[in-house]
Amino acid sequence: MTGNVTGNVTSLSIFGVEVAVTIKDIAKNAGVSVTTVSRVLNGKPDVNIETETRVQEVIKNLGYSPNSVARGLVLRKTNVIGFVVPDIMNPNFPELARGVMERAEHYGYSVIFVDTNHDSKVEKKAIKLLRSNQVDGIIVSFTEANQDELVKLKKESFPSVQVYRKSPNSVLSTIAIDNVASAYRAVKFLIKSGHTHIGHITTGEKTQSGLERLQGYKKAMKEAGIPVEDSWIQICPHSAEDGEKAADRLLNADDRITAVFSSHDLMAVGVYESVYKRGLSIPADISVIGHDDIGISKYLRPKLTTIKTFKKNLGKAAVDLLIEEIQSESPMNREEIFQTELVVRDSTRAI
Amino acid sequence: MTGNVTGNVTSLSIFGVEVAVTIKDIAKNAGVSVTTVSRVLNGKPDVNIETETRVQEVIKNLGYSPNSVARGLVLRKTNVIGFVVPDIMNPNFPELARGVMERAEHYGYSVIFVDTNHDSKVEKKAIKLLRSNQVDGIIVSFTEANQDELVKLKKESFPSVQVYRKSPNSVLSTIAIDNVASAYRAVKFLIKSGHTHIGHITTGEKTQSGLERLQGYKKAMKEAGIPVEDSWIQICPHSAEDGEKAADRLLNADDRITAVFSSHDLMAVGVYESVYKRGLSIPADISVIGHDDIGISKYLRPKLTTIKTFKKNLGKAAVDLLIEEIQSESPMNREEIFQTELVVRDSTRAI
DNA sequence: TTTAAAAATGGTAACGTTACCGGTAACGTT
DNA sequence: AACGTTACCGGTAACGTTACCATTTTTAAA
Repeated sequence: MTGNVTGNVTSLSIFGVEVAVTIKDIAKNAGVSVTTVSRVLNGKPDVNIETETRVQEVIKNLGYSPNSVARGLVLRKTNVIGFVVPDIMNPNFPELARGVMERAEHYGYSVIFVDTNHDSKVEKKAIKLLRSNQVDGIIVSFTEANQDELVKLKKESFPSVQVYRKSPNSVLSTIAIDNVASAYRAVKFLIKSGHTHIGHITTGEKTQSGLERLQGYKKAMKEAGIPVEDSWIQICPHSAEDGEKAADRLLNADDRITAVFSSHDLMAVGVYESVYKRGLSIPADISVIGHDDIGISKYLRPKLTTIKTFKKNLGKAAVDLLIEEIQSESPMNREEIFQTELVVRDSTRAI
Repeated sequence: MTGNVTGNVTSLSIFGVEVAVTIKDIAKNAGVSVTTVSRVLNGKPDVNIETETRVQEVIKNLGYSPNSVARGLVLRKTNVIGFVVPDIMNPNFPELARGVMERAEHYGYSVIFVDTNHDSKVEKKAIKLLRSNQVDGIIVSFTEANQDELVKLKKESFPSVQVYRKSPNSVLSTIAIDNVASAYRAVKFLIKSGHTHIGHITTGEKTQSGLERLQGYKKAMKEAGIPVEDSWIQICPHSAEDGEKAADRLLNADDRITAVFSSHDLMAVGVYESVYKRGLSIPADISVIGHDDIGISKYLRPKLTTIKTFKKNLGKAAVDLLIEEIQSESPMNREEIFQTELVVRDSTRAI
C-alpha cells in the first residue's frame, strides 16, 4: 500500500485512481488479519486490547468506512427499509415520513422512499425495486390497496407493515387510526352543539378512510335519530377545489344545512370557499369541521375545528412494528389502532 | 435444485428455509452458464436468440429478481442516491422531494432520504451513513451549510450537488433560486403599487436565503430612493408564531407602515395574525407579500400574494446535475439559478 | 511440570454478481 | 484444404465483508 495517505480521507489515490480504503488495507497497515479487523469493527470478543487500539488507530488514520454493500451481501441484511407513499405532497405524509425517518435512524436503518403518485403500476414496480435492493422490510401506505402485491409479500413472509391506511381485510400488520370512531366523534360534537342538518363531504367508498368515516357519520346521525337525506352526503376527490364543488352541491340542494363534516381538512378549505361565495359566514351560518389537522388548518380563518391524527407517532409505530417483524422468526399479523383527538377551534359554534 | 417451485415466486423453500433465487438457479434450470444468464440479464450480445428466450422463461418461472447488492459490489455502483434535507415538514420540501424522486426514478435510481432536523451533527452522520451505504451520489440541502463536510466531498470528488439553498462560497454544484432578484421583484411590486413605508420580516443574515432576500429588499428600496429605517427590518426564526411577534414589533414601532414583505410565506401567516389582532385589515390597511408560495398560501384569506418558486423543477434539475456528475469523469462545479414568479393574489393593493 | 482450558489470531470459503479471458463450432475465403 | 472470422458459450477471479474452522499462544489448574 503506497498511496499518499493524508490524514482523514476515505479513499486513497494510487497512480491517479481513487481506490476506497478496505478492510484489507487496515489489516495490512495494522499488521493483523482481516478477520481481526472485522472483529474489532463489530465489537466481537477474542481480540487483545492492544491490537484493538492499534487497529482502531489505523482505521481512524486511513479514514476507513465500512462497505455496507459487501457486508449486506454476506449478512443478507442491508439495514435499509423501504417506505412507499402514494403522494409525498399530500399534507399528511411529511409528518408521517418524519416519524418513520426518526425512528429508523434510531434503529440504525436507512430508508428508501418511493412516491407512487397514486399509480398502482408504480406501486408494483416499487415493491419490485425495493426487493431487488434487498431492503430488510417495507412500509407501505397504499391508496386503493394493491392487494395482490401485499398478499404476495405476506405469502413469502417478507417483513412489511401497512401504515395510515387500513386495507379492507388486511393481510399485513397494520398501524392505523380508528376512522369510524374518529368521524363519529366529529359528528357527535356537531350534534351536541345543537346541529341536526349536518352535511358530509367525503371521498366516498372508494377509499378506505372515506368509507369508514362515512360509517362514523352515519352511526352518529342514526344514534341521534336524525334521518340523513341523500343530498347531505356529497362525494368528491381529495382536493380543495373538489371540496368546494361538493359543498356547492350540498348547499344548493338543502338550505337548512347548518354544519358540514368534511372527511379531510383539504376539502374543508373548499367548503370555506363555497360558504363565502354565497355570502354566508363561518361559523355564524355554517359550522365546519374537518379531519386530519393538517398544517394549514390552524391558519385558516376562522381556524378550523378538526380531528387531530398523530401522524408522526403512526410513522414511528410502523417502524417499531417492522423492526419487530424483521427480528422475529415467525410471521406476525398485528394491528395497532391509534386514537385521535378533537381539536375545537373557531369554525364551529353551538346553536 | 429441488425446491417446490410454484409459479411466480422470488424465493424457494428448501427444507423449510427460504432461499432466494439466484442467477445460479437460473443457469442450472436453463442448462447454461451463469455468464450466459448474466448476459441476457444485461442485454449483452453474444447470446443465441433461442437460449435467450429459454433463459427468460426460466427467469419468469422462478420469479427471479436480480440482487442489486451483489451487483453493486462488483460494479461499484448501487444506483442509489442520497437526499439530505433539514426538515421534511418544512412546506417547501415535499415538493422538492417529489421532484427528486420522480427524476431519480426516471434514471433508474432509488433515493435514500435523511432528515437532519437542522442538526449539524446529524448532517455529518448522514453523509457518513450514505457513503457507507455506497450511494452513487448525494443531494444536500443544508441549512447553515456544514461546509467542512461539503468541502470534504468535493475534495474526494464524490458526486454531490446542493439544492435549494446556496452556500456562501459554494464548493459544490448548486441548483438554487436567485433570492436577491426574487426579493427585489417583490418589493419593487409593492413600490410600484404606491407603497413607500415597507417593512421586512426576515430570518436574518444567519440564513443564506434570509441574507439574500434582505439584500433584494434593500436594493429595491435604495433604487426607489426610500430610506429604510432600522425598525422596518425585523428578524425572527422561521415559524408563523415568530412571524407574528416580528410583525407586532414592526407595526408597534412605526404606524406609517402600509406594506410588509415577509421572506417566507409561513411568517406571512403570522403577519396576518398580527394585523388582524390590531383590528386592521388586509390589504385595505396593510398589504402583505410573502415568498415561496407554499401550499397554504392560496387558501389564506385573503389569498396571499407571493413569489412562486418552482421547487419540483429544482429537485429534478438537482438529480439531472447529479447524474451528470456521476457519469462524468472529471469533477464539475456548475451553478444553475432558477427564476421565480410573482403571483399576485388578494393580500396586496395599490394605494 | 504437565495438561487442559482459554484467549488471541489467521486462512479461507462463502455471499451473488459481472468482467475477463479462453474456447469451440460453423462458415466463408482463398 | 487451410485459415481467418464470427457467433456463442463457459470457467473463474474478482468485489469487500463475515462465518467458520484451525492454529498458536497464554493462562490456570493438577
